[in-house]
Amino acid sequence: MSNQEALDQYDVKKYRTPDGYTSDIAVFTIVSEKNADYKPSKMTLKLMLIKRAKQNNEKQVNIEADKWALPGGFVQDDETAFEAAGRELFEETGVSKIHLKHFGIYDKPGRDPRGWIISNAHYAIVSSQQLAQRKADDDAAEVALFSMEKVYNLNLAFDHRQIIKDAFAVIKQDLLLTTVAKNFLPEQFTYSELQSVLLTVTDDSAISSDASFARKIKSLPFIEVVEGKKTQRTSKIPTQLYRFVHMDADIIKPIYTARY
Amino acid sequence: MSNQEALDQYDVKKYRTPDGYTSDIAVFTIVSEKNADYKPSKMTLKLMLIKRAKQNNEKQVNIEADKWALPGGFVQDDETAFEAAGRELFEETGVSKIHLKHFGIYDKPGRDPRGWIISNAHYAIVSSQQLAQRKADDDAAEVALFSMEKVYNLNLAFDHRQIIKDAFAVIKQDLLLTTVAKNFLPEQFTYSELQSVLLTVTDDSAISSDASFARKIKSLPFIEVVEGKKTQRTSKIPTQLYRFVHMDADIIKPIYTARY
DNA sequence: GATAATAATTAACGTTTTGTTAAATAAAAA
DNA sequence: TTTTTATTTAACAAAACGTTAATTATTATC
Repeated sequence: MSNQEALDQYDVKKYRTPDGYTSDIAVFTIVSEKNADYKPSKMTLKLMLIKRAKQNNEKQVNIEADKWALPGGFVQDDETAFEAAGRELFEETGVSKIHLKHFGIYDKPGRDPRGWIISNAHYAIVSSQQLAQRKADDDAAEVALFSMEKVYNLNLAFDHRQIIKDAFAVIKQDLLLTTVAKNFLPEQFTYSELQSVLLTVTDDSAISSDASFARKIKSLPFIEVVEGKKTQRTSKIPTQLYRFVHMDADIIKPIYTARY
Repeated sequence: MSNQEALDQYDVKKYRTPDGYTSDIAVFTIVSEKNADYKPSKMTLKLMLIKRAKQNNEKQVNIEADKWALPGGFVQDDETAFEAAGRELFEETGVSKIHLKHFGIYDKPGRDPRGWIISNAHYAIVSSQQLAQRKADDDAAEVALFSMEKVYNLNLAFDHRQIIKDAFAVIKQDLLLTTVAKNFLPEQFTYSELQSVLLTVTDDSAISSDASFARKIKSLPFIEVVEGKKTQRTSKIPTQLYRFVHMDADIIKPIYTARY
C-alpha cells in the first residue's frame, strides 16, 4: 500500500486538537541616557509591553483587558510561529529586519482561559529610536518600556510573568555567549559602547574594567578594528571604532576550559 | 464588564486551528567500546531511531511507513508537550527520571502530509544500558542506534532530518556550555571518563591533552574531588574519582573574556 | 621474583594572559 | 594656560597555559 492510501485513511480528528496557536514577542531595547557630550552613556535594558485594550476589534470586552502583555497574536495556517512573530512585530512597530529568536513554548493546560491555546515565545531586539518612531505613529494602544526590576510590579496578562522571566534569562545568556550584542549597537562602535551593552546584563570585572576590556577587544576573533576610523561620540579624544566580523559558525568556549 | 463576560463572548473557532500537536524526542546515548580492562573506553555519541511500522495500531497502512523516525506522538489536552515527551519516552524505553529538554518547534506548513501538525522537539539522555534493557523487553518495532555520520544516509520520516541536525547541534553546545555531561556519567567518575564524553563532540586541545585536562579538572568550581575515593576502572593505578557539585545557577562564561 | 607496560599524576619551565595601578594622550572647557 | 576627562598604553607581578618529561602504582609477562 502506498503512502497516499495511508493518508486517505488517516483521520485528522482522532485526537483533540489545540484551540489556538499563537506567537508572543518580548521586544527588548536599550535606552541610553546621554548625560553630556564627549561621555559614554549609561545604558539600561528594557522590555516593551502593551496594555491590553478594554475592547477588541469587534467591540467586545477583551480578554485580560487592562493588563500589561507581550505583543503577539494568532499564527495563520500558511505561516510558521516564527514568521507570525515577525509579521506581528512589523504590524506593531513598523520595523522589519530586526533580530528575532524563538526561545520557548508555553502550553500548560489552563494558561489561557479561552481554551487550549499554545504560545510560542520569541525575543526581538529593536533600537529605541525605532520604537520611539512607532509611538508617534499610533497612540491608540498604550505602550511602555520597563526595566527588569520594574516589570514584575505590573499586573501581567496570562502567564506572561513567566515568559518575561525566561526572556530576560535567555537574552542575558545570548548577549554574553553569542554576538547578538551587535543588534544593540551601530555598525561601528567604540569599546565603551560595547562595554555598556554588556554591563546591562553582567558585572563581570573583566568587562567592567576599562583597561582590561580595551586591551581584550583587540584580540577577539569576532571583532575587528575599523582601520583609521575614530569618533568623538564618547570622549574628547578621538576614539577607535570597531565592528563585528561575519562568522559562519557560533563561537563555543567550553566551561571546562574557562578561567575561574 | 468582567473578564468572565469577555470569556463568554470569545469565539474559539474564529481562527483556523492546528490539526495536531505532537512531541518528538531525540534520544541520545553514549556507547563505550571497552577494549580491555584497566583502560579508558572510546566513547561515541549515538541517536536512537525507530523504524516506523507498516501498519498503525488500527491495522491501517501507517503514514511514512518503513522510514526511520524519532520516537514521539500526540500531546494530550491535559499535559504539556514536555510532559508528553516524558510520557512517550517512558512508554518507549521504560525509563523515567532522565534528562529531557525542549529545544525547538517545527511547524512549517506542509511538513506533515496529514495536515497542520506541529512538532515539539526535545532531546533526552539515556544510558546505553537502559536502552539495551528495553530492546530485550520488546522487539516488536525495529530500534537502532546511529552515529552522527551514519544517520544522514537513512531514509528519514517527515522533516526529521532537520530536527536531528538541530538536535546534534544543541546537545553539542549543551555538553560544552553546561554540565549536562553528568547525565552520561556515573555519579562518580574519573577525569578520563569525563574527557571521553566531551571528546565525542569536540577536539579542543585543552580537553584532549591528558596533562592539561587532569590539572584543570581540579580547579573547576562545578566539580569536586571525592576525597579518598579511587577506582581501577580505567587504569591499573587507582584513579581519583570526581563528582559534579550542585549549582543553583548556570555557569555563563562570556565569549568576551575567553582566550583565543 | 624481576621486568616491562601503562594510565594517571605531578614536576618543570618557558610563554601567554590577566589584574592592577599608573602614566600618556588629545581634545574641550574653564 | 590650565584643568578635566575618556581612552590608550605601559609596566609588572601573579596566574594560567602548553608542553615535555619524570614519577607512581599497579598488572601482565617472562
